[in-house]
Amino acid sequence: MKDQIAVFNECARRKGLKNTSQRTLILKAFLSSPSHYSTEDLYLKLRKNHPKIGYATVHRALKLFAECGIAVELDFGDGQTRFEPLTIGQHHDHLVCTECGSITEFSEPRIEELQEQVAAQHGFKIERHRHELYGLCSKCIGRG
Amino acid sequence: MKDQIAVFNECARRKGLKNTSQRTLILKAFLSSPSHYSTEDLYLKLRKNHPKIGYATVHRALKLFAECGIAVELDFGDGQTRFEPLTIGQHHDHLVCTECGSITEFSEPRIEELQEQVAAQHGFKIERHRHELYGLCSKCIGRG
DNA sequence: TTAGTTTCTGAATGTCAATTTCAATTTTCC
DNA sequence: GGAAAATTGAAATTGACATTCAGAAACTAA
Ligand SMILES: [Mn+2]
Ligand SMILES: [Mn+2]
Ligand SMILES: [Zn+2]
Ligand SMILES: [Zn+2]
Repeated sequence: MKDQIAVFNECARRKGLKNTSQRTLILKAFLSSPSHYSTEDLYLKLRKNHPKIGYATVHRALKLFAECGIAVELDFGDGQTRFEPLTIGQHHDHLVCTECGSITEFSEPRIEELQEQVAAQHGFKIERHRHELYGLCSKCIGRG
Repeated sequence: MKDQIAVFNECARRKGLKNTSQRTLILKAFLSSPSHYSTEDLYLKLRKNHPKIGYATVHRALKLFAECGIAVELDFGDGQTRFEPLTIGQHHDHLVCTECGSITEFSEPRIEELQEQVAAQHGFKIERHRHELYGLCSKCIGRG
């Protein structure tokens, strides 16, 4: 979190960006929760205490965070791009519940390793990947 | 292919759909190629020989094929949904080249197995999944 | 501080694929 | 053949994302 703010400040400096109260506000709100926010989500959350904030400002800030490497863009196929804080060296993938929308994280080094082997077999160089399991979370199985 | 037409016909019958030349045409064009078509792609291809076909008709047909289980919807994050014929029991995932857009298929049972284990550990029931590797294909590495 | 320059903000507008509308057409079934 | 139901395709709409632009705010160097 401190790290992420430092990384962002350095990135902003390099880009010649100015410090604004809005961006600081959005950054803190974004980092203060491990959630997987859409622009809409974060905009609505911020608007409760800061009714003047604009949707476009939130959107631009999230894209900027991704550019600066402190956020990752996620797409779970529901038509809304989501963002999550990137914890350096802490890659993970997701379990997405199709019933309640809850998101759980997982990390499986053996899958990552096999993935590399598959790519190597095809002479393919992986830049990034996406691995999502869709289905019912334990709560929703119980309710079924 | 014969199987897929039979599956579709049964699905259409159950839904009380009528037979139309357009849908037959779209179905044949769709099944006759292993490509990963967007609506736009298939529409443009069909229009060469059938200038009167409508974009909406192609789009509705592709969605219908997916509903009937003979097509899968794919999203490689380029803003266009793609469709590919579903070969029963022949699941595969994809390598997507970020340079030339080429799509290669892969299948790795050990990954599928580990995936199931991960889900089981979380009490999660997988309905479907998505596993895509983005990066440079062998051709594009050569050109790099 | 102050004037000058650059960036930022947010309401409005534009973009683009996906989806819907609707009047005319086609299919299906008596 | 004729009525009822589904289909078609051009056009309009939707919804998320992206951009525009005029006024506001932040920096910079006297
Ligand atoms: Mn996550
Ligand atoms: Mn494929
Ligand atoms: Zn759930
Ligand atoms: Zn390539």
